[in-house]
Amino acid sequence: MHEGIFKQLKKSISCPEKGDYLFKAGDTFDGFYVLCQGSAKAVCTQSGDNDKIVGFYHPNNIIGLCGFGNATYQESVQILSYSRVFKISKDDFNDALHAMPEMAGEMIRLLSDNLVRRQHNSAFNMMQDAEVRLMSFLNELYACSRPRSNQLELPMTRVDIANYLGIAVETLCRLIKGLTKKGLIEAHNRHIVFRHFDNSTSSNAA
Amino acid sequence: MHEGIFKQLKKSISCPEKGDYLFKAGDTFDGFYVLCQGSAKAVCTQSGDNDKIVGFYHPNNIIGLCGFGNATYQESVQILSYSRVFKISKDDFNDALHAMPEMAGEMIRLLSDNLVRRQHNSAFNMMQDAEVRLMSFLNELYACSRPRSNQLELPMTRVDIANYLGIAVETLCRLIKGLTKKGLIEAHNRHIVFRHFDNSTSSNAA
DNA sequence: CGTAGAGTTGATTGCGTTCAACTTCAGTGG
DNA sequence: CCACTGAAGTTGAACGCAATCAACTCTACG
Repeated sequence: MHEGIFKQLKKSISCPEKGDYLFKAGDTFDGFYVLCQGSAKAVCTQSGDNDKIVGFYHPNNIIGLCGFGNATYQESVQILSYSRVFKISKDDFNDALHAMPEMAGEMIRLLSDNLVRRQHNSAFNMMQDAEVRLMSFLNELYACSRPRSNQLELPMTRVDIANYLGIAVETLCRLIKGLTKKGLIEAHNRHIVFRHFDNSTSSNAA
Repeated sequence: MHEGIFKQLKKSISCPEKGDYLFKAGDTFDGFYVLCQGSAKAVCTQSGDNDKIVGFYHPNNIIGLCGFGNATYQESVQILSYSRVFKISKDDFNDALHAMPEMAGEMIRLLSDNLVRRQHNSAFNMMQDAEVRLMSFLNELYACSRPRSNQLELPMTRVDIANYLGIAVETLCRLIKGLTKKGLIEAHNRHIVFRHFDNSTSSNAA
C-alpha cells in the first residue's frame, strides 16, 4: 500500500525461491523489505513446540517492521512462491530519516495502519465463526491478487490456511465443502472460483 | 514503557472520570495520550451491532497511536477508573519531530513494539484454551499493577473481561471457579488473591 | 511406478455457548 | 437506616461447533 514512500531509498533486490527465509525470529534486525512479486508467510514460534502463522504477505506489502522494536525480528518470514523483494537496510533508512524528516511521518502512519489492521483482524477472528472467517480470508486474498477474473490460485497449503485461521485442517476442509454446497465458491485443490460475483462489483468479462 | 520519550514534549493534563471517553472511533485524530494513573479500555465497533474490547490501558501506556494511520482514531477509549492523562497534540508532536529527529526512531520503535505485542496476543488467543488465556490475563494485570502484595483489584467488570477474552460471561465465571478450586487464586468479586506465588517465580506463566 | 506430502471423509468427544433462573452488590430515595 | 431497584455476578441444563483420532484418496515428483 504505502510502498511508494520508499521509492527514493537505496535498496537491494533479490529473488528468493519457495521455502527460502527472508529472516527468522530472533535474527538481528538489519532492515525491512518490500515484496514486489510473489507471496510469503509470517510465523511466530509460540512458547512450546508449535508454530503459528500470523499473516501472509502479498505484493506491495512491507515485511519486517516487527524488527524495529528491540533490534531483532519478532517473526520468521518464509517465501511461498518465487518472489522479488527489495530490501532497505536499517542504516540506509536511518540516513534517509535525517535527510528527509517528512519520511518519519510516513513511516509512523504505515506502522499505525499495520497496528490497526492487526487489531481489527484479531477482534474479527475472536468474534466470527470459522465459516465467516474463511470467506473473509478468501475475499481478502482475492482482492490482493489484482483480480483479472473471478478466480484465485492459493499460494499456500490447507495446513497453512487452517493454522492461520486457528482451526483444524479437517474443519477447513469441511468448511470449503460447505461453501461449495452453498454455491459461493468452487474449489479444486488450490484453485478457487468465486460464484457470488455474478452481478455485483466484478468489472471483468470472464 | 517508553513513556520517557515524551518527557520533553509540550503536553496538557486532564483527569477524566469513570465512564468518560478520551475519544471515539471515527473522531478526528488530534493527538495521543500518556496514561499516568488509572485505567481505560479500548473498544472497536465491529461490523454489525456488537462491540469488541481490544485492550486495556494501564499507567505509562500510550493511548491513541491507532490514529496516525488515516487521521481518525480507529478505536474508542473509555476510562474505567478515575485517571490522570497527558495529551500530546498532533501539531506539537510534528513540531518536535522536526526539532528532534531522533524522536522519530523512538516513535517507530514504540509502534513496532505495539505491533509485535498485538501480534503475539492475537496468536496466543487463538492457540490456547480459555483457562490459560484467563490466567495469563490475570498475571499480566498483576504485573501492570506495580504489585505490593499478591493481591489485585480488577478495574473492569466480568462482562468486559469476558468480551476481551472472547468468551461468554458464564464461561468466565466457571473458569474463575475452576482456578479457585485448583488453588491458584481466590476471587471475591473484583478482588483477586494469587495463591501460586508461594515458592516459584512462575513455572507455567508466560 | 512408487513414495511422501497434501487433502478428504467419518465417528466420537469436549469445550464453550446459549437460555433461563437465581443471588449478590451498589446506589438511590423515602 | 432501611427498602427498593437495576446492574453485576453466579449456577444449572442442554445444545452445537470444532477438535481429535483414524483411515483413506489424491497429487506431485523422483
